[in-house]
Amino acid sequence: MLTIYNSLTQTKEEFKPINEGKIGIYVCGITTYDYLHLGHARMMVAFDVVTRYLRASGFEVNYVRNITDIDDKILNRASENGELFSDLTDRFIDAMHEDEAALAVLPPNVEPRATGHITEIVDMIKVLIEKDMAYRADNGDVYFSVMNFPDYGKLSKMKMDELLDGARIEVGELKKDPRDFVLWKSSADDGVGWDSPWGYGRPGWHIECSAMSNCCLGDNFDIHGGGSDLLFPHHENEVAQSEAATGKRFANVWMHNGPLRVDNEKMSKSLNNFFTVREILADYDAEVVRHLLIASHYRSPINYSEQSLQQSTSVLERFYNCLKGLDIASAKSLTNSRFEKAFFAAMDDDFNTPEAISVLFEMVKEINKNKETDSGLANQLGALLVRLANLLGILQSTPEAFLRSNIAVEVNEQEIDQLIAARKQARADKDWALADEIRDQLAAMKVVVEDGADGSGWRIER
RNA sequence: GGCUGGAUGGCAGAGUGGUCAUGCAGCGGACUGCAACUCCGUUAACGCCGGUUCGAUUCCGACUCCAGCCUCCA
Repeated sequence: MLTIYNSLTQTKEEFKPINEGKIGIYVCGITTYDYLHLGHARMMVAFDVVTRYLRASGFEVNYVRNITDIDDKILNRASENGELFSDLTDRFIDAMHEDEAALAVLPPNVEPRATGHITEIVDMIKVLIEKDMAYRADNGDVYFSVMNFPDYGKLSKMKMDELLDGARIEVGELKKDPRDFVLWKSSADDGVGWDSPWGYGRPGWHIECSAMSNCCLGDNFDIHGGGSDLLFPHHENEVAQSEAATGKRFANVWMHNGPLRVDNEKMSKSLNNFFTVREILADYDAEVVRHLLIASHYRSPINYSEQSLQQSTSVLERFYNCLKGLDIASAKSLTNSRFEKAFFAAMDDDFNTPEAISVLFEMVKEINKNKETDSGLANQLGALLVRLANLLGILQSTPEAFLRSNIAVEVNEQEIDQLIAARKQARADKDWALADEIRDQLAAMKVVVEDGADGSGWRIER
């Protein structure tokens, strides 16, 4: 039985899709004006694991993740660069796709862009105005009228009146109520914008997601996800806009992934303490980064450090060392394995990846024990290990490729082979001094020699 | 100030009303020419104070500390 923690009810609930066997999921993507940082990667990996697992559980998943490609930050950055905003967003969307692919994040089924849905956005605002849930201010801005939506606060648990007291809510003279938020912003005549019944302008951030989720998944859908930092006000506003417009329940389940921290503070653009995905991938294997992101539960914070990357490296080395020498391709598939059951039980419990990974380690131990005595079983378990790990998006490489490469080290296989051969001869001659000298030489090249019954293997030190 | 979540062994990180997390590191063995890999064994934890209970790290309450949101943010 699959259970998911629902932020709306603040409990783990048994998951039941609206339409049997099918799941619609909408996740707030990113605003594309810079490279992906590790916090973005966490969100993408978290929901990649969710969708992979839901599919493995037999559901047909329609995964929608939007792109905010019109926003004041984008416009400001483009103007700083002296380029068209669409050139800027196109460039960073391409970069995002590259980074995602490196991290083995599968593309969503649909990736709607805000600028591609202006019609739907305008239509939704029209409906809200008709229903007296929104109003046009004198300057052409359109605001959502929070006062007219009594359920406001039900997702974030913020109290309507306490929001009023909040010292930091801006009080614009254009707004009727300080809690109101913008749906449509008027643009200067020579600025970026679209024509609308309220004048030339551009959409507010919150309405984009309401319009795009509605367009792709309908009024009511199964799961809405995003970073925990979006819960208020973004997701609260989405609920208000969508439910006010349609009169129906919006998302059934709300999932929020935890933050990525650096020195115990959230990694974010505004704190300027972020590491981009590409700079980390210059030093670490993508699978190592991916492991780091799934080694903690998706709702918990992760504290990023060099040390945590080192730990993830050790973990992957252990996995790949285990797979080394196994014949997985021709292994008969193992059915009804207790390991598989335990793995699925862990994942069924609100996608408990750390526990699922601990099951994989138990398999590693079992495989290593059986390698010599029962290679058939070891191969079968190895195949299962890879299949389960793949559901988490790890162990997608081969032991040779993983263990014999390191982004930070240049590998000259020919030279290594020659030295290994020379050392083999020295060992045959029982010239231990020479053999050790060659091993030191290899070590200087970051090559670790491993002597086995059938010759010496090697791997690259990380 | 309001809302939300957290505090687990040297580190990372699950979980549970009584009996094993798991990984890294450590310790003792096996294997090895010596190592590495691997195997066997092993040490060690539940913020603080009360309460409920035969028994609490796990449930309840107070306290301390930490983080997120309340302003753009995954």
